[in-house]
Amino acid sequence: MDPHLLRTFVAVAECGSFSAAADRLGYTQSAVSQHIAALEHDLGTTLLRRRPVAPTPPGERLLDHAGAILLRLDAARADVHRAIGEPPGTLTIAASPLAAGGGRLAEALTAVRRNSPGTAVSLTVDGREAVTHGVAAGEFQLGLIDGVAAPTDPLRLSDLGSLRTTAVAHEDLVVALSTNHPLARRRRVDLHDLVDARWIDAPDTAAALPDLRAATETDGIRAAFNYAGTDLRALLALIAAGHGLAVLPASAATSVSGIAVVPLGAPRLVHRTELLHGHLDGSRAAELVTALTAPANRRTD
Amino acid sequence: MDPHLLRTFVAVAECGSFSAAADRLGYTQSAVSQHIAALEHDLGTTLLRRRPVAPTPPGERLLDHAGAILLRLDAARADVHRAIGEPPGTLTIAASPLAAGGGRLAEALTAVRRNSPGTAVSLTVDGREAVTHGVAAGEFQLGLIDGVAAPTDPLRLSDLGSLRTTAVAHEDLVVALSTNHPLARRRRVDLHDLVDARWIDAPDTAAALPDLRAATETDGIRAAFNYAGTDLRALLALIAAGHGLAVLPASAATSVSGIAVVPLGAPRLVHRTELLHGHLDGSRAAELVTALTAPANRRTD
DNA sequence: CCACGTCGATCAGTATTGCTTATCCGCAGT
DNA sequence: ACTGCGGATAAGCAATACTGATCGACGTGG
Repeated sequence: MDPHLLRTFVAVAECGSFSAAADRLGYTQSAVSQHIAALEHDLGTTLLRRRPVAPTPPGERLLDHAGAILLRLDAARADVHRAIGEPPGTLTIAASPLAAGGGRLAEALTAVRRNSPGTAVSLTVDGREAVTHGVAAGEFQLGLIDGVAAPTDPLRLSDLGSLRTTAVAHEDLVVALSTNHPLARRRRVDLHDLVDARWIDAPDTAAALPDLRAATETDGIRAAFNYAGTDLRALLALIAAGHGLAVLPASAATSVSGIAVVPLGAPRLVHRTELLHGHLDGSRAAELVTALTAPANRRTD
Repeated sequence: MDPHLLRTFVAVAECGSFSAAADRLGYTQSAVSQHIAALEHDLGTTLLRRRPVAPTPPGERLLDHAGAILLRLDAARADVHRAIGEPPGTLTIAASPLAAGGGRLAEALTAVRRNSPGTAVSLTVDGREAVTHGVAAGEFQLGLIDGVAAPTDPLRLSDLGSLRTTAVAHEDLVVALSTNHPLARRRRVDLHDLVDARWIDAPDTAAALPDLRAATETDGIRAAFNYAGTDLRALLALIAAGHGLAVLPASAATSVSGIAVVPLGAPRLVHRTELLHGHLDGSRAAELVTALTAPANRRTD
C-alpha cells in the first residue's frame, strides 16, 4: 500500500475516470491502470467497478482511510520541516471568519508580541473546511474554527487526523434579519419558527445549516440563497437588503444598520470557537494557546 | 516517505541500533542504512544521531506521526479485508477487564444473539493499551475500555487514529483495601488521604495511577507493588492479603471477603467505560453498539 | 598506547520495480 | 457495422532496492 498507489486511487475515485486522474497526477493512463491493478492485487479485491468507475464496498472502506493517511503523511513532512526550517519565533495561524473577527484573537496576539517581541505572525482567514485541512496537513501551526452546537457537545469536526482541540470561547446566538422583516421586533425566536423561512446559506460566515439541522432534527431548513465568501460585511449587507436571514453569534451582528437581531430561544445552542493544533511544545504557538485559553479573559456569556 | 522507510525508521528508533533493526525486519544492515539515508535525504534533515543511535528533534517529530500512520495503514487493510472476507454475522470484540466484567457487555451480547441468532462472537480481554491498539489496527471491530476521569471529562485515550468513542456507562469509585487496614472503617476517603499510602499499581485491573495523579495534580501517588495481569480476582487477593490498596469501580469490589470498600470522596471522579470503534455501518457490531448504549438500561449511579 | 571488536557508511553488482509508448479490447452511440 | 472513448495489456527501458563485501570511526581491554 504505497502512498503513491493510494494517491492515485483517491484521484481516480474523485475523478470517476482513469484517464482524468492520470492527467491530474501527471501520469499516463497506463500507469494509473497499473497502480489500481497493483492495489487490487495487493488487497485481493476489486476496489473499483469500471465503466462507469465507482468504488466497490471494499473500495469505499479504503477511501475512508486513504485520505486521512495521505493527510497525515503531509502533516508529518510539514512537522519535520518546521522542526528545522523555521526559526522558533514564527506563528502561522488560520481561522474561520467568525473565529478571527471576534477580537479575542487580536488581543491574544498582542499579548504574545508583548511577551516575545520578535515574533513574526502570519494569519490566514478562510472557510472552516480549509482551516481544518490546512492545520491537519501542517500548513498552519494553529487553527481557530467556530461552529454551533448544544452547550454540552463539542463541535462536529471532520477529519482531524492528529489534531487536538481546546475550547476557546462560547457565545449566545442570534437570528440576524432585515429590520423590516416580520419577526424583527420579536423578543426571541425559536429555531422551528424559522423552518421554511428565507435562509441565506453562508457556510463560512454564519452558523452552518447542517449544524442547525442536526440540532433541530428537522430538515426544513433550506436556503434559496447561497453566500460563498468569507467576508462578514457582505453577508450582513445581503441580510439588510432582505435577501434572507442567518444565525450568527451575538457579537457579530449587533449594532449594524439595517439589521435586526433577535436572540435565539429553543433549542439551546451556543456559538463555540475552538482551537485546533498539532504538536506545539516549545514553539511560539504554545504562548498563543495559553493567551487564548487564559480563564481570566474567557468570555462566558 | 514510503511506509517501508517509516517502518524501518521506527524499528531503528526502538532498537537503538541499525543492525538490530535489520535483524528484526529481515533486512541486511546495509539496507537499513540506505533506508535511513533515503528518508533523511527526502526530508532534508538528519533524523537520527549515530553512535549512540537516538532521534534528533526532527526525528522525534517524525516518530510521533510514523507510528500512527503505520497503524492506520494496517487499519485500512484490515477494514478492506473485513468488507469482503468476513460474513457480516461476525463480531470481534476486545475489552479491558473492568469493562468486560461488569455484566453489561454480556447482557448486550445476549440481546444481539437473540435478535440475530447466527452471530459468531469472539471476545478478547486484555490491557487497555492492547485493546485500543488492536481496534485501531482493525484487529477487532469493537473495543470496550474503562478508566477514571472527572465526571465532565472524557477518557484520556492514546493514539485513536480513526476511532470514535461513545460513552457506555459510568459508575462511582471506591477504595478497596484489606479489612484490617486502618482506613477500612471510614465512611469515605479522599484521594489526598491516600498520598503516600501503600498502593498497588494495577494498570489494567484498577484505576491507572497516572489518571489519579492527573486528577489530583499530586505526584505523591506511588506504588511499591506492581500487578501486571488482567485477572481481577488475583488483584483482589493481593489487596485482601494487605499488600496495598487500589481504586476500583464500586461493583467490582463489593462483597468480596477480606476486602473493605470505602467510597471515594474528593476529587469527584467516576469510573467510565467507553466504546471504541471504527466504521461499522451494516455490520453486526452496530447492533451491539445500540444494545450497549440503549438508554433504557444505562447505569447512571 | 595500541590492537581489536563493534557498528554504521559506502560501493559494486544484480534482480526487480515503475514508468513510458504502442496496441488491443469491450462498450455506446449513430 | 463503424467509430470513438476509455480501460487493459505488452514490451522496453531507466531507476530502484536489495545483497555481499569492504571501509572507517569509535570505544574497549590488554
